[in-house]
Amino acid sequence: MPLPRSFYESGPTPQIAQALLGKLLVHRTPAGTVGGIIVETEAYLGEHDPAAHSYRGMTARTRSMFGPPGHAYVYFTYGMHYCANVVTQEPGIGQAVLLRALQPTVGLELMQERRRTTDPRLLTSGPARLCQALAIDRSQDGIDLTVGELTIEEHDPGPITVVTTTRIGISSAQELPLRFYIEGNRFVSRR
DNA sequence: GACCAGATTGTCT
DNA sequence: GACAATCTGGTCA
Repeated sequence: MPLPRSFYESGPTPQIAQALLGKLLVHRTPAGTVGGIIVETEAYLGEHDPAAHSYRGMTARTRSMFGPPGHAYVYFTYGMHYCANVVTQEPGIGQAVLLRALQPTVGLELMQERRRTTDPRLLTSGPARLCQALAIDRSQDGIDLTVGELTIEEHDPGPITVVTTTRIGISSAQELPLRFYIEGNRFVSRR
């Protein structure tokens, strides 16, 4: 069962980023179904957050970040990589959670083909890696994650401990504690 | 293991 | 024209 839309506006975005840990991201494509357990996330806080793409208001690129909660915001960066976010809060707020790493569980073989490696640690341990493994690109930008081909499913990971750290790869607001990961999980992109 | 350069293009100033 | 919410493959140790 996909998480309901209400999940994505059930509290402050950093809290939702933590609550997404242990849930299951699944992409059903004609070639097969692939997915994994979310083990690492980051929160981006719109107009309150200089590191957020939405900080300076809506543009053509960031349109979906201001859209309804529970939808995807997928962007292209560094000339070759895609990264996937989940929109939170009501429309117009511009907040989202970046999905940074998965523990691959569904469709291992297809992910290995797409990633050109069999090393499970290199399959989905990074925001651009997981997009390549799951075949996520700009054609998934703005789509609803509560129904359809790409969804986040309810899942019980058992007891987990969440570690909070600073975010990776940004040049402003570097000190904010908005990155979250599952303690001890080997598929986290870096400690 | 750590560190570093190169890849490659959409987006905004 | 500068830069980017990154990854890879190289070097050196």
